[in-house]
Amino acid sequence: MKQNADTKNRLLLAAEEIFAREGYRAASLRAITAAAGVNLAAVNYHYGSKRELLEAIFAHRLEAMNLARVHRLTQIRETARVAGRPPEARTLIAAFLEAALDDTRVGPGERHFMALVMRSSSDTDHTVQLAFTRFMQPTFEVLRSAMAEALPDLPAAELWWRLQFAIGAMIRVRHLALAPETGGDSAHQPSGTTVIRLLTDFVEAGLIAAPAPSHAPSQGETS
Amino acid sequence: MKQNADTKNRLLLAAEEIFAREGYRAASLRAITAAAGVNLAAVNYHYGSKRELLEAIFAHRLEAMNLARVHRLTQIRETARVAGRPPEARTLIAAFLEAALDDTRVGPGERHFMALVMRSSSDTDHTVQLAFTRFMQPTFEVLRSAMAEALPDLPAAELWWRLQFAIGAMIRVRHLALAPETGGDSAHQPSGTTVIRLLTDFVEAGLIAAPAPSHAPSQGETS
DNA sequence: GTCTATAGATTGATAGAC
DNA sequence: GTCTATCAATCTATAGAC
Repeated sequence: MKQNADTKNRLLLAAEEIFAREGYRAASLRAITAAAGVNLAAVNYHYGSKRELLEAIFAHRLEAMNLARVHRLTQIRETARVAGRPPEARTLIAAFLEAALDDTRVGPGERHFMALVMRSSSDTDHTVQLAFTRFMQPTFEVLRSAMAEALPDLPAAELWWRLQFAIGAMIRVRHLALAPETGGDSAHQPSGTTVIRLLTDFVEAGLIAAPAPSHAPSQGETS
Repeated sequence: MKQNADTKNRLLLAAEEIFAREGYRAASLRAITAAAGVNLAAVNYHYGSKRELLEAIFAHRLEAMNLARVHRLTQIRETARVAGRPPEARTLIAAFLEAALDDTRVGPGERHFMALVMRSSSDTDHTVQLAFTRFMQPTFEVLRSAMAEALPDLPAAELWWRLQFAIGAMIRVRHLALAPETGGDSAHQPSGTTVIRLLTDFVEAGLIAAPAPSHAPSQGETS
């Protein structure tokens, strides 16, 4: 009975590491239970199935991390509101990117989870996509609405896409960190915080760029 | 000797569509052969293995598409060189993004292949990563060196990362197109060419942003 | 709660008839 | 070259002893 929590938790930690490294589909329950040092049958006993194990991982980390991120964004918003000015786009995007990419801010367990979140964001497996969307969407919505305050002149559809571009760039950073050989050249490895700064510069410039209408529109396909 | 080419080619076309949609690992040879309308054993007869089938797909499309992209980038470079000015960053990135995202520019067969390339770029399977890197790296290198001419003041490491950010944003567009439910909201679906324009605006702004070291004012690199 | 053993399904790959 | 039939490996999940 006491061993319950221990085994159940070791399983959770091992699973988020292996899911993150190999992907949901490629990760076998045998590899997970072996890494956790528990019996193969323990997964189904404690969680019911492989899918429910994945969902339990998301549910476990969701509250602490997501609420922290939302809290920080809300805080930035409030500070700006009492100062009578809109929040700054750079401050918002920096907070978001650091929360997602800066491993020094989170514990070692959460590090594996962040890698899992990034990997899941581009996973084509339906099970992963559903779990991920349920997890990420509320946070994205908070970022989107705060950024809409910071950039009031940007049309909503354009803001939505630019944030997706930013998320894509963020995911790419995680992907390169997990699979350096994909980048082709391993010479470009500055510290993590340096990359975050480079990414923040890049994304900020893209977000605050003048809305598209400035140059000749090819077609009137607007929304 | 006669049915050979037909079966072998139908297999190739069906495989790149299913690999693109379900991922290399999740795609079974049974699903591929069924879609191609050929026998299960045909894969191993014509290609030897599932891995070699994937590699054959890359090798098949590589030449035509990659050379076309390289040719276009080289053309832009040459035009700028004879005019005695550096190529424009926007022209280069627009050519690269359009070649990767504009389905109207390629045949229906190549459309599936482009989706496969995008999907493979973030696949964690080692087999996929190796095949993809071998395919993409030469093209990336041409883009990188051309962009280095367009942005001579940008440090090499910073340019490398900014191009990776751009590629991440590009991949995200493909991913959202393949799995709209991940975006959460399906209301943001302008035409493909409009998204390409939005992405080009975003990436251009990020690429030409002032280098990070100091919060330096604008750099006068164009014209 | 943890273990062994195995069911039941699916996979990539192959042998051999035609 | 194409087919049927099947092997051997792998997987998730479960039953039952302890």
